[in-house]
Amino acid sequence: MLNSLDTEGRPQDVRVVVAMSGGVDSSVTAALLKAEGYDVVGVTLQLYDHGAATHRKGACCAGQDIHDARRVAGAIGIPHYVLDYESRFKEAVIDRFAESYVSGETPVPCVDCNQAIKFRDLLDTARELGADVLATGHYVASRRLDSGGRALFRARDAERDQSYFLFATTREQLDFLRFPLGDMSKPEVREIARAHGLAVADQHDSQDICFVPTGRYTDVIERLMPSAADPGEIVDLAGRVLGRHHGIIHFTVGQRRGLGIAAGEPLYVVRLDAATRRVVVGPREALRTTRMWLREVNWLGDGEIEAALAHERLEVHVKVRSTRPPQPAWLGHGPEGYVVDLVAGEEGVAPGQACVFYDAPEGQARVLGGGFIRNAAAQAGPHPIGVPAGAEAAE
RNA sequence: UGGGGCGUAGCCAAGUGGUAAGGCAGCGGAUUUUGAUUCCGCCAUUCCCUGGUUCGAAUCCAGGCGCCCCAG
Repeated sequence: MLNSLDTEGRPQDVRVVVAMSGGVDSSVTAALLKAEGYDVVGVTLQLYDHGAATHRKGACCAGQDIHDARRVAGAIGIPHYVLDYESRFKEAVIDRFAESYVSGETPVPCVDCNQAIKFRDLLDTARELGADVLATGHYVASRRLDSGGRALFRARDAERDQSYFLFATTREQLDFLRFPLGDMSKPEVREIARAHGLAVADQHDSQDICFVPTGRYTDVIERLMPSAADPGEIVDLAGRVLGRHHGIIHFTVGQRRGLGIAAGEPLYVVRLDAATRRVVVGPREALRTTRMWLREVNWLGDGEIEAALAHERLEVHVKVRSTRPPQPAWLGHGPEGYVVDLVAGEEGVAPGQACVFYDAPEGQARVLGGGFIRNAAAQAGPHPIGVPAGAEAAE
């Protein structure tokens, strides 16, 4: 008989490390598991330190938040450790973030943080602490499969679903991870926080990039890499120079504001060319993207991805950003790697962002995996359904 | 210094006697555990200047100033 965490044994015999950020969600996660009788240990990572800036709303994992986590741990009666991960966080998340922008891409630091910090170093630390599982407050669900492994699913609360940021989670990590909030709504979580008398019950939700103290991510990049502010030209689709800019790091595909060019119609960033430092702009129609080439693809569906794509393209639903419902698409493998063709197209698809696969357009769809967008392009004309992606000419 | 045209917000632009549309850009906010998008709000007491006519002028008149085009 398995317990609520799908492990063997009575709760009191199961050690659970909870990653506590100091926010409502992870606090409730710890409180719930403790209330169930598990042997809960709270761990908070100090990821950076911006002094006074850590008081801003939306920050996590530094300064005040660490105190909040410690206070919650004390209130619910669990041991609590604070680990200094600043240098690892800087290398694995912040530096990569800056390098990505400088190379003309648009990074998703939250994915890096989960993969390089929380589900790697923290997970190892949890094992060293003798934990049977590592629990986090992410809004995502994981369920045990008959085969013995675990599968990842979208959160029940679609508005809160954080599966987009977790697509790179490996099967091995998944076996050790638990997400108790995956089937709860935010109001329910806050209610539980209040019921447990947690001081963080009404704390503001975190948002924006946690390690950006000023609210302007470009400040962080320019401090790390001064050359990032090198100016360049803003050109239209035909190559005509419309204006100048103060560094391509200020732009991302799909961006409208900040161009400073008064054309009759709104202009959007269509693509970035890091080599020439050119920002190419065009009308909104030019943003429509139907084909994406991926890299670092992680497969979480049944079996091996190669087997799934051996004979034909796979019908999937994909998200190219966290806040949109999965869109119908075809996943295939061509000569240049994995390719995704969007049936209806999406706008503002930027290299560096994640493309996450799901098995359904709505509900608690299973996360089949995903990859980082290497390149994206509009494709002329409709493509025949059912033809392996690799059979078509790429670009 | 002949002829014609024009001068309204940072840019484009409506308005031709009744009390300054709209778009773009910009700024602020909402939304958002990535970047964006989107949405909402703000943005000319004043129409190149100076006089005049009129109850009332961006609109009519006169004189300046500044641009542009054609012709020399």
